[in-house]
Amino acid sequence: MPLDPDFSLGTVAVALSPAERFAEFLRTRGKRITKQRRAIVDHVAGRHEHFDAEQLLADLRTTRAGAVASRPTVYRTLSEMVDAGLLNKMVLDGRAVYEHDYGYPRHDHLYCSGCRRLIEFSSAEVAKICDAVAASHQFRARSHRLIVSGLCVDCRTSKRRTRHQDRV
Amino acid sequence: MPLDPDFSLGTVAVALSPAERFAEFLRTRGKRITKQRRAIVDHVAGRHEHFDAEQLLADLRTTRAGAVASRPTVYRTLSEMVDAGLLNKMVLDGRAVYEHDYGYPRHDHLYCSGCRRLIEFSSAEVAKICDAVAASHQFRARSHRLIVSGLCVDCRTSKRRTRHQDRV
DNA sequence: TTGTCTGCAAACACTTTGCACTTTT
DNA sequence: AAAAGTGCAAAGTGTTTGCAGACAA
Repeated sequence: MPLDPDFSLGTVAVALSPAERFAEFLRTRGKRITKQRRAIVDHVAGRHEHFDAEQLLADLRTTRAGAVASRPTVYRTLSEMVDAGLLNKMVLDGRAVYEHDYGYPRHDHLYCSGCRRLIEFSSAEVAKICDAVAASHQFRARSHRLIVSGLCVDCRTSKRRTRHQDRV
Repeated sequence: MPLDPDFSLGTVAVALSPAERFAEFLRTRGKRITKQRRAIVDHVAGRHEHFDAEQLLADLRTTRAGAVASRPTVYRTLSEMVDAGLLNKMVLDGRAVYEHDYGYPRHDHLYCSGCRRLIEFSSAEVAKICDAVAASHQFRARSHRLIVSGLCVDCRTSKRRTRHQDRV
């Protein structure tokens, strides 16, 4: 879910819908708009939770009847969407997890090692610290990733704490 | 290399050498001190850079003549060392990278996507922010990981910037 | 038509595991 | 002697790739 409750398509921040922006991206690269790519962007744009390739593949198979796209196509399209700036990719517990990037405010995450859920939070200070540190090391920072891992309220109260392998 | 220049074995902070601590850990778990485990801890304790399983395996084969330990044993021992609190594990570009944990101050990293080197830095503020955020979400923070990726001085000046796949 | 895309199966990198044999305790 | 550890080969994961046929432009 967007962090900014006022977020909506068509605002100044987001001139194009994700699908439009992806189409634009493909066009400028001489790539084609296929029914698979269209189905994938549309599906992803409609949901706002974090997901991984396998989940997406399964979702496509159930919500849209029949085989919408094969596994390789899903992987290929996901990385195109990352290149297009629509999605953000991060690696948790050995698999890639994606979240919306386009039109969404920058944020970091709390990661529950019990239920493996990601909780978003924003902190302007984090960015400041990163900039300061980078500067003091003559390092050109391009991005940062901050993940605080631990247990969320639910997993703390209920006892169903799965074992927590920190692969973060 | 340790962040604290005054670090040395035998101080209050570090009562046991890594090898001793590992032996202690094994003993209390009914595990055995084999020549493979001894060779691995000794080797790791002697070097202070970040490394991955494959590098360690190769190092063991070259520096100590002959096959000191097989791949499975290296992997098994590394995860025991993590459990023992001697090593810290993080995943970068799809493979696990280890660094010393025992007796070392907490720190975060700058990650150069050019040469894939990790540069350490400490910031008390980061920990504060994590605590504050966790508290405001009723989340029990156990650890955090902050990685600032970008290009280090060397990779910025020399043009040999390898392509930077952000798998962080 | 032309060149890109797809899906399949196979290959991948990294890591883990089953099992017979060896070693520590 | 008993229990745990080792190495080998094989199996796993999640992801990528070569290629022939399918399809968008």
